[in-house]
Amino acid sequence: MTSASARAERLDSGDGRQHTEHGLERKQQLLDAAAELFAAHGYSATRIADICTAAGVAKGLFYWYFPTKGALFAELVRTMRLRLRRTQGAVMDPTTDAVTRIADGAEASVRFMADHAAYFALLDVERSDPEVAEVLAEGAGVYLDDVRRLVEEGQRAGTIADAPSDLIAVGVLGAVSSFSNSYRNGRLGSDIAVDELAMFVRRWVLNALR
Amino acid sequence: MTSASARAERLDSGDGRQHTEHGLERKQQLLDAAAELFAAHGYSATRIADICTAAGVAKGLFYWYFPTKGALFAELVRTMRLRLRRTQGAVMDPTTDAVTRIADGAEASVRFMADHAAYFALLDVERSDPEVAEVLAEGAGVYLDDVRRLVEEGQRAGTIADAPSDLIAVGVLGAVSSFSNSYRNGRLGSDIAVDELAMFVRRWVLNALR
DNA sequence: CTGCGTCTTGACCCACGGGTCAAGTTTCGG
DNA sequence: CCGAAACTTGACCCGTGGGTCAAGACGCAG
Repeated sequence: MTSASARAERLDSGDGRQHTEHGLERKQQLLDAAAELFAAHGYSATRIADICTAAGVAKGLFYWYFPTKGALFAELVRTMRLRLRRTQGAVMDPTTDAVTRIADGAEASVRFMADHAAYFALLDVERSDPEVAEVLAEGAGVYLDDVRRLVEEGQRAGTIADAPSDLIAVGVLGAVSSFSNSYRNGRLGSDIAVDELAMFVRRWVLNALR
Repeated sequence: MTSASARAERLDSGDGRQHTEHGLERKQQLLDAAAELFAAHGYSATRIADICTAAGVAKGLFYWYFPTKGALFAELVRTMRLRLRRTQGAVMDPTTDAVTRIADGAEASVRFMADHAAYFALLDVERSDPEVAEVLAEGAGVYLDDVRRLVEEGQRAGTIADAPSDLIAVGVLGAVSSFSNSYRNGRLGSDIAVDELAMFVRRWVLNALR
């Protein structure tokens, strides 16, 4: 253990560094500022100096909290991924059948992505940085596994068509992201409501599964 | 008109500049080299100097043929788009019904994307450059319009479910790109054959339309 | 008060790579 | 052979922006 007499206020954030409560707040300020700037101008167009200016701190301080720009991005992505999964978990009633759970999850995801449009715009905008590419691929894999498991459960119960489960899973995830992306980019005309879209995707997914 | 006595061999490539036949070949060498490098290492990781080295010419020559790096990319994208559309056009028999045409187009697109995987890998890898972002968005719009028109035709004929045509179009395009992307990224396991995938997507699309 | 670790600053460094340029060379028509 | 325009070269320029650093401020425990 690191110094048995560690100060009470000192918090270990997982990586090596020790941050005080104030330090964690500062870190969050940087994350918030970065999220906003990334959303507005994209990842690579946002300079570290910009993030610091927006957060009202000197540039050098950035490196007190993050080793690289990509690390901050990764933290942002992982946090949002956690939130999305929690949201999905909240609506997916484990006592119902797999088909319903998939549809519920898809619908909730569409709503979530519409709510956090600015953030999700980031995800299909930057993979040049290998650090960034990795965390993104990691996310794709997680969701694919989730859905595939559910599909297989449905197939055992006979409620989902018999076809390679990974193909079906890709189809479901692809639908959610395609519709969400198009909605976000305004390719669907601004007149459509989120509710309408979410319901449409639900029906689309249900139709695909049977 | 630009010099009525223009040389016979002088070819106008659309932009202001006049290229000789040899010039066009050289330009193509650069395009080919760039395509290969982009596919291997990504857009931004490929330096102009790399492209020139690969093509066996000095760096300065690049700017004789292209105003910027993004312009070369745009030309690459537009060329490939043209090829894809031609491929689609070849399989979509105008005498058949809209549903069949959509399914044929989707199937052909999946095959085409699998054939040119290295190239298509580029498309979801780089939008930081605004020049790049524009040409990509332009492409998305074109395909969406194409499919939407077909969907509306099918709806008039009563062979496609009655729902907003742009939503259905997004779903179809999303399916094609999702499955193609997953296949390319190896998320579908390397054992699946292109034929298998193409047929699956065809059925998926047909199921979605009815 | 002292010492230590956290926190903060802003000037500085410098590799990188896109883009420029002046000086050629080649080609071809007149 | 002359001139013009296409073509080719490689050294050079320089903005950009990620990352470093030495110095100092702050806060707290002992």
